[in-house]
Amino acid sequence: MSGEGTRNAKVPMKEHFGNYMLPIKDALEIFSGKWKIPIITALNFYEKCSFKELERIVEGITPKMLSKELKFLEENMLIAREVKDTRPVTVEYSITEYGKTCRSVMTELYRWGIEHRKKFFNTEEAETWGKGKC
Amino acid sequence: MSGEGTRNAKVPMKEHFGNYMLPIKDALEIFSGKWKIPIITALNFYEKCSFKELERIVEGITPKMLSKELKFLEENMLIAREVKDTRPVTVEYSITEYGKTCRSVMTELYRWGIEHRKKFFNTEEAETWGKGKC
DNA sequence: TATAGTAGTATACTAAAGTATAGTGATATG
DNA sequence: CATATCACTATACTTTAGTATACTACTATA
Repeated sequence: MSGEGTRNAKVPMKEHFGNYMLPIKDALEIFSGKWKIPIITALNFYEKCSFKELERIVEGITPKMLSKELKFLEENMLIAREVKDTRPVTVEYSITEYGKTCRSVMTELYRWGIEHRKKFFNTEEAETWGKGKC
Repeated sequence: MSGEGTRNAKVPMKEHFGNYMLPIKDALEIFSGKWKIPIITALNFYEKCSFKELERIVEGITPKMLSKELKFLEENMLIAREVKDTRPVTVEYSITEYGKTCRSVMTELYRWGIEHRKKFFNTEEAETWGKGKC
């Protein structure tokens, strides 16, 4: 990255930058919006959850949004949905192996968020949990 | 993370999860939307850019959105704005030291996006640039 | 029989995000 | 003098994201 950042380099930078942005844009499509990352994070944390549990864990989400985002995440193979033969019927949402690959992204966001919090709120409170491992 | 993911642990999980989500939500507030990450990535790549250059580099952005997002990023100290005494006047936007800390996040998104692309489009094309270093 | 819990869906709405298009005021260039 | 570049701003609009509220169908429990 550093040193390549001038516009007079031999190879057109725009091409390099485009190549770099392309997968980032792919990732953003998956993670965009208010709820996808919280849901993925929750399922990475708890491994398995029912619909109602997710409704409680992901604070503030409405059933409509939860339902919609779960469908999206299932289509993208990040989570799995299994209807359990219980009474009343429960549905188990679980993180897939593929979904677990998101952990590296969440961890980076977590680390960055910790530092941001230190910088802007001048507090280390948030550091009490996890220390960015996970 | 693994092994702690049961709801029967001694300490209420919700509290743990909340502590984990808090900085992630902080980070999401900064990175949310269609344009912030592309702009930050561009300035991390080129180090310095004028308004017009950014308009060209960040493909598809309108001057209104660019202006709005640049203001936001400046307020959050990720970028700096300097009016140059040239004719016509140019404005130099540059990444700050703090803005450079975002690179770890972008790099993770890049890596994840590469793998996602492999999985979903079955192509390794995107791997031609950078190999996730940067 | 009333109440509560399961997993959602339906409808209507608001608010935010983003787009499209044009224009400003300064200065320089042909 | 006409045109172009710079850094934006203004206005109006559309689209999407998200909210609020109510409801369905099923089963269990008091």
